[in-house]
Amino acid sequence: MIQLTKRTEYGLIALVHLAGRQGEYVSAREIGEAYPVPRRLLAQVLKDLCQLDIVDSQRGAGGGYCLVQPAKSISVGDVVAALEGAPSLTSCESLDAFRGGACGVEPVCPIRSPIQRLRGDIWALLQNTSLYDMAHDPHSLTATIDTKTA
Amino acid sequence: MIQLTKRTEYGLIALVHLAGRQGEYVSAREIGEAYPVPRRLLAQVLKDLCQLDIVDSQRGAGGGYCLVQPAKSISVGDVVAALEGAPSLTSCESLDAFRGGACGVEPVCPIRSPIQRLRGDIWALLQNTSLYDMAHDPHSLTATIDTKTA
DNA sequence: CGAAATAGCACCAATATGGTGCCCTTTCCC
DNA sequence: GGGAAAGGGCACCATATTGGTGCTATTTCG
Repeated sequence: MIQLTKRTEYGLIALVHLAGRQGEYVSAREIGEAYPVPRRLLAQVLKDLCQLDIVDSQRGAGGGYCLVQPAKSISVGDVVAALEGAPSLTSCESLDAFRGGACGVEPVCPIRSPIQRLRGDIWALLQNTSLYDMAHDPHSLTATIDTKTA
Repeated sequence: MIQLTKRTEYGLIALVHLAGRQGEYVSAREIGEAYPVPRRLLAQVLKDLCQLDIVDSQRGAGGGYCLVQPAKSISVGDVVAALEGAPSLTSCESLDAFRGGACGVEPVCPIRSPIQRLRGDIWALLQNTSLYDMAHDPHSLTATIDTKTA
């Protein structure tokens, strides 16, 4: 299924929020209050993003999370990779059954190569969109209109 | 998760197989024997693709499935849409909770618009790859080498 | 008639996902 | 020092999706 998980969704929302306050430490609480997102999950996601060096955390009162790099150097792809693992369109691309070219289908799987190209292209798209881009999307405020035709 | 389901995977394999024998009716049995794919599932997928007018079916002995359109006019996107439903990167794009712009997050969801752009771009990629392209991918036979660096 | 083949339906098992509970540790500030 | 604020860690549960199977009916060819 071509769909981001809620975790990734929440992560992106949080990161875009952080992007708007670069340099400050923002608590998960604040983010959770800004959007109707389960705080608990949000905290987990933020914690994961911290372990993966996308954000830094500060414990204790007045603490929170903070982007490690400028918003322009963090891509959606980075976030997806961090929260959902390495990308793979088909199972044979990720399963360990895939060794030396035999994904279990046959010596020559008829769709592997083109699927890999697609995966790469999709990945490139995600890599080319930064948090900065998301935060400054020109249509953010008029999205409501756009979606009616989407 | 950015990954095709097995059903879609099997569907694509089957369709590429059919693309190589355009005009003939090929049984699910034959396809199932050509690749280590559960025949039962394969048959279900083919049946679905038939109901969605991507293939035609012929019952009885000597029957099977057959592409309705030339391989060049069937895109991966068509197949994915048929087997996985309409595309949506985030849940708010597909849920019925999404009405009039309120996806439940807030009046202004910070990531909706850019996510929609991404979804559109990804979709375009899938639409621009046809079964013919997959069947004639120049690297199909050397994919083994490519994947080691992927 | 009988074999081959699709159609349809119901069902199950495994996995992923979303979400919550509980408690610990760190830090600030009074 | 103590309490509140905040992150860290773990285990757990409920649900949905997914992958897969069984069985039977129907169609068609020979």
